[in-house]
Amino acid sequence: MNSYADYVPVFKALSDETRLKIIDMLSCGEMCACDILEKFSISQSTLSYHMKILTESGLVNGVRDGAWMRYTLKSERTEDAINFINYITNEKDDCICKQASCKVCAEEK
Amino acid sequence: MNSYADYVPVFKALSDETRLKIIDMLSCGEMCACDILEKFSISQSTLSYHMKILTESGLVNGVRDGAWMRYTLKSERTEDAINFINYITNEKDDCICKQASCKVCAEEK
DNA sequence: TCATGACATTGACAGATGTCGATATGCTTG
DNA sequence: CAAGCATATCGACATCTGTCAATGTCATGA
Repeated sequence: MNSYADYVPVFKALSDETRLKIIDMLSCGEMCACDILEKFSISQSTLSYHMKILTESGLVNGVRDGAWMRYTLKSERTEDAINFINYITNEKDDCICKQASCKVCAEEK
Repeated sequence: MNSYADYVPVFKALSDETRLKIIDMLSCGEMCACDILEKFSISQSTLSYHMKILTESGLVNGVRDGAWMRYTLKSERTEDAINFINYITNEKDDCICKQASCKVCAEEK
């Protein structure tokens, strides 16, 4: 996880109200798809779609348990996202705008 | 800022590699649109589109200074986004899954 | 005031996204 | 093995997104 593009899928996953609610639900612990589905007025196929987005982003982990899928949050990844926001929004020595190719900084100096 | 939907535009704004780079650039301080444009190989109208997404999300502040637009990061909003991620990804007493309507929790209890 | 530079808006378009019903897959249990 | 439940995938569709060239608006300076 070191390029901007690596985080785009994470923020895309966070860019939907339904998925934000699913993440919130998982904060209390493991849940299976059918339990999550009960809380929403969406179709089963739509939920499956959202769970795919969430697991592919790395924010959520899904493991099969017999006929069920058990989902949990991956806290390493959520913390990673937070660290990334912190990183890009705070001044740093190796900032993109301080590179040799940056005319802007050269002028400022 | 207290509903899930309030944060959707913030994460949408973060869901694009170009915009992530623009935010990173602004971390060192104020920049005007023409300076930002120099760093990318996109058209001026596309940059204008991205700056609109960023300012409407509240992550970036844009003020007109004569013919220029001067952009800065709004750290309250970026911190707000971080707090929100932290909030939804960590267990809490008033969790959505602990509400009376939640069958899942009732069963667990 | 008129030409120019900085930025915004518009219209067009290809591709991505979110949704559903229908169908497929896979597990469990009788 | 057959039926049934849990989940995934598919096809269709409307809407949203990111991009550009062209054009509009607004401020500056000769």
